[in-house]
Amino acid sequence: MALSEAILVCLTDRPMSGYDLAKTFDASIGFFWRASHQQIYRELGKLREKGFVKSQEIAQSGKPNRIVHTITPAGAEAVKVWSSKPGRMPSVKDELFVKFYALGSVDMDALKDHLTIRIDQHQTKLSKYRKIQDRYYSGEDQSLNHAGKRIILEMGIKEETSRIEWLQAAMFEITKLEQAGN
Amino acid sequence: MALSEAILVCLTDRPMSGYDLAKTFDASIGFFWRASHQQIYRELGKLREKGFVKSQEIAQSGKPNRIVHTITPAGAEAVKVWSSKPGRMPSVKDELFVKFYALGSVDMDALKDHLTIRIDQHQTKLSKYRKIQDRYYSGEDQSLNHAGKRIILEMGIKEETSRIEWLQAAMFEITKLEQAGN
DNA sequence: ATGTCCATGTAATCCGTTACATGATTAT
DNA sequence: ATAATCATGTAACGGATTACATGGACAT
Repeated sequence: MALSEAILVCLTDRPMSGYDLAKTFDASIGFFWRASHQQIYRELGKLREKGFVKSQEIAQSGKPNRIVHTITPAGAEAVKVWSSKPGRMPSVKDELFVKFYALGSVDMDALKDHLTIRIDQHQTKLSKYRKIQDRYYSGEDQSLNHAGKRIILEMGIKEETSRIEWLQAAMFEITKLEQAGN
Repeated sequence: MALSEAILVCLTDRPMSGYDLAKTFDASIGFFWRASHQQIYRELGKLREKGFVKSQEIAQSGKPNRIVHTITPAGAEAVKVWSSKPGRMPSVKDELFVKFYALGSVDMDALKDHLTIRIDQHQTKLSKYRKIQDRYYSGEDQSLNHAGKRIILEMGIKEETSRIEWLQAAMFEITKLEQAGN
């Protein structure tokens, strides 16, 4: 499990509330490890029990109070231990492939629509990545943390670019099949 | 949820036992939708309750009896309904990215080892795909089901090829970072 | 002797999703 | 007025993983 580690890794950058973490998972680290705010709050409870974070309520006026979580030395140690062990292969789960597997039992027009939607979604992701790259990762910051984030953005951009290409190739192929079937 | 549909899709090709399905998920459709035998047996129970499959025990001597599951017309209908609805984006979950996100708190040598392992794993997958392609998908079968499987193999090959490329690029970049840090 | 293949499943735990719940502030 | 943002969580359910369990056949 790496949700707890993903949270600890975020807290290494700076102390954050559950709400901050949820936004971070929505905007940056979540591009590579998705999690909802419910998961995050539950996991924060576990991390507190294990002593990997300590939590402090900060009074605010006009807004609900924030509970800010800080990583402890034990938490930092847990990150080190986790990071030295090889992870598992990402688990594959893509309905589109399953639909292609069943091409004979599927409505072709619907499948083409779904392909178009998917291509769009990947293009949206890609342009988000590119915007972030231009804004934050084209400068001269040389810290390791900055470099790591720059590298995953580059990986993400390559991944999405390649996906768009092969999804378009698949679209071309089923269009060809349809014409041959007439 | 598409595990139930992935199973129904397999049973569209031919009736199978839970064991056969588990092997199929280990070898072909499972490249694109992973599932363990425990999940499959549980799901078969649900599918039987819903009337989407009917199950028949076949006596064998010397081996445990097989329970062979056949898709029903209601099951085929369920596949059609599912296939006409757009699926959701595949959920992203890759520990390697998380480790890069935390590049400053991670042991570099371990990370390089993990990268090497991952590159190996993707190369193994890729050569599996290529072997299957040569053996079964280089001929002249023109049926839709065959074409669908040929297309997902092509997509899988492109996906794995691109992954290997960007993982190697990432390896190159962290090696460069290390040298700059000396 | 040891291990792998065939073939079925149960039990416990953990992870992920959906829905529910509250309530003030600020922007349109 | 209406909606979005800030900020926290609980509850219920369903999916995924890991471990446990059985037992004969056959190969090394």
